[in-house]
Amino acid sequence: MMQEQQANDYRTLSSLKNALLALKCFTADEPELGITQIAQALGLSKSTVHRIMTTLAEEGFVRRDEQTHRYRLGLSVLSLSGIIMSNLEIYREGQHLLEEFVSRFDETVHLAVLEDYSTVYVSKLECKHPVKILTHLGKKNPLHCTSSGKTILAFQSDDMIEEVIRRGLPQMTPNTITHAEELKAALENIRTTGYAISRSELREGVHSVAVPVRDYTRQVIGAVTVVGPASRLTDGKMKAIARTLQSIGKEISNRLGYYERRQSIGNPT
Amino acid sequence: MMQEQQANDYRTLSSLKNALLALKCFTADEPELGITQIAQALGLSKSTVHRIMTTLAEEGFVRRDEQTHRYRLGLSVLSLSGIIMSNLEIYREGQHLLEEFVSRFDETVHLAVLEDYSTVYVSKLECKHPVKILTHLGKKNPLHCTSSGKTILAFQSDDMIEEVIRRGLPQMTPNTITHAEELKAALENIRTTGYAISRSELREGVHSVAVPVRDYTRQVIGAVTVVGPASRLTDGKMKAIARTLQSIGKEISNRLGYYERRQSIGNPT
DNA sequence: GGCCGTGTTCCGCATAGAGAAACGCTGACA
DNA sequence: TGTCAGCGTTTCTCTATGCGGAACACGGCC
Repeated sequence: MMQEQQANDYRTLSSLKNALLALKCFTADEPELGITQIAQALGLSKSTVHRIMTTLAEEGFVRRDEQTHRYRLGLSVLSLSGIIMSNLEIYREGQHLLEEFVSRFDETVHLAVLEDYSTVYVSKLECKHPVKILTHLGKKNPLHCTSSGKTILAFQSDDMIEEVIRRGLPQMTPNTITHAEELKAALENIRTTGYAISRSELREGVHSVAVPVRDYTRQVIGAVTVVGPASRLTDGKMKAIARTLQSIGKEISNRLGYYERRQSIGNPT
Repeated sequence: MMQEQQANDYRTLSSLKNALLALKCFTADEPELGITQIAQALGLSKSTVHRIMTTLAEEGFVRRDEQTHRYRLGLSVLSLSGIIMSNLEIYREGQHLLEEFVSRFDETVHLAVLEDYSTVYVSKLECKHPVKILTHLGKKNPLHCTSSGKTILAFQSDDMIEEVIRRGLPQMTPNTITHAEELKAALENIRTTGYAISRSELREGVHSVAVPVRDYTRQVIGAVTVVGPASRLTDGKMKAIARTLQSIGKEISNRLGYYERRQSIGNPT
């Protein structure tokens, strides 16, 4: 016996945790879920999940479809994310610059930030091309196989880089960097050129370019990244885009309080 | 005695409910909250709120500031709203049309939907003017004093309209419609012209225009609305905008499966 | 240096929430 | 049209869970 639950922290609420995990069951591909489905996913009883969903529905975090009696996310979460966005500095400062970029290049551009050991898109502006890449706001991606991830990682501490390597570099496509040394070389290269590129490293046929964004502490906290089909994002095009992105990245960084040092690279104080 | 709590429904989780209410304490104006602040707002003990926040933080729904030990919303909610948006039909279908509008008129445009007895912004595209109106994604507004609210309400059932009146028409500015008859006349006018206008009815100096959006059931489920300072949104300008909005509204409605009837207004079946 | 005011931890008791199982619906199938 | 399997919902019972009060630790301010 004992508690079968995982290490029953006295400081957390298991019922709340279950509810949050239930919310996380919803994905872009599966936006509508039934009780049983969620119960199985979480290993909980149907009645428990039912109570969770009823409560979530009461507060507008999910919506019960009157026909199918299945659930989808509700508008309360929209409201919360609106609050985040209007207070996330990098978002506020970046938005217009990204809009300008899209109207000039007509390629989809994102703003990504570091969260734990992933990148998270905090802003996305779509191009008008019919060929779309499936990403969305809040989408998490690994650090080692995306241009935004590599850009951010390149400027983190050695400890952080080692930790990422220790956690493993899963192979997503034949192009994914899976060896530590190869990754380190790539990061070194990013530090010198100031931008990162991914050619089908996360998904076959999807290329991307990214540049770092720094805040007033001079730390790299995010990246501006353009993602698109390999057919459009050729090496030449990506280089051209990289130049523009670099000036956008610098502008956003400046607005976040970053000021460029005169010379003296790698000289603290 | 008895339970002091409100009617202790056997089917809801009070701890979860408290957590959801805690999340809702965060607003655009107050994006960073302390334990005590939340505890007071909800009438709960500090220990309870602390446990709630710890759990929320573990799942990334809030973030604990290491310096101040206060909390702000986390990126997990962004992720959820990204999922909603990529699956909310009205959002998907409307986005590009709104972008086009902004690039032509350079005024901020929103997509609003009906939720309970409020409108909720599910999309917002900002203009580049320095004078901004403070709204954000997920922002709720009353039905009787916004152009989007009145547009939507105009096409709801009489029961719904009566219920809105019964719930009261709070005066927000000197211009707010506060009398039932006046509101009904305004709604009638909206039904004939096909668009609604608000001149400082919600906030002094803020004007707006809106048109309805219908889905395949022919019900009005939302509105496209332009919001801006009175100085720019003159009567003449609003009329011009209304015309464009109407074609956008129709286009979105069509994409949601609405097809226009030949003649026969108000003739069901 | 004592004083608020935080956020955090501890603890014991009552109740809120977990699961098993019964219920009622709806849609598939023959 | 009858049967059945699957769903979401409800009920019930028991105990682990999560509640509040109080103690603790920090930190900024007169």
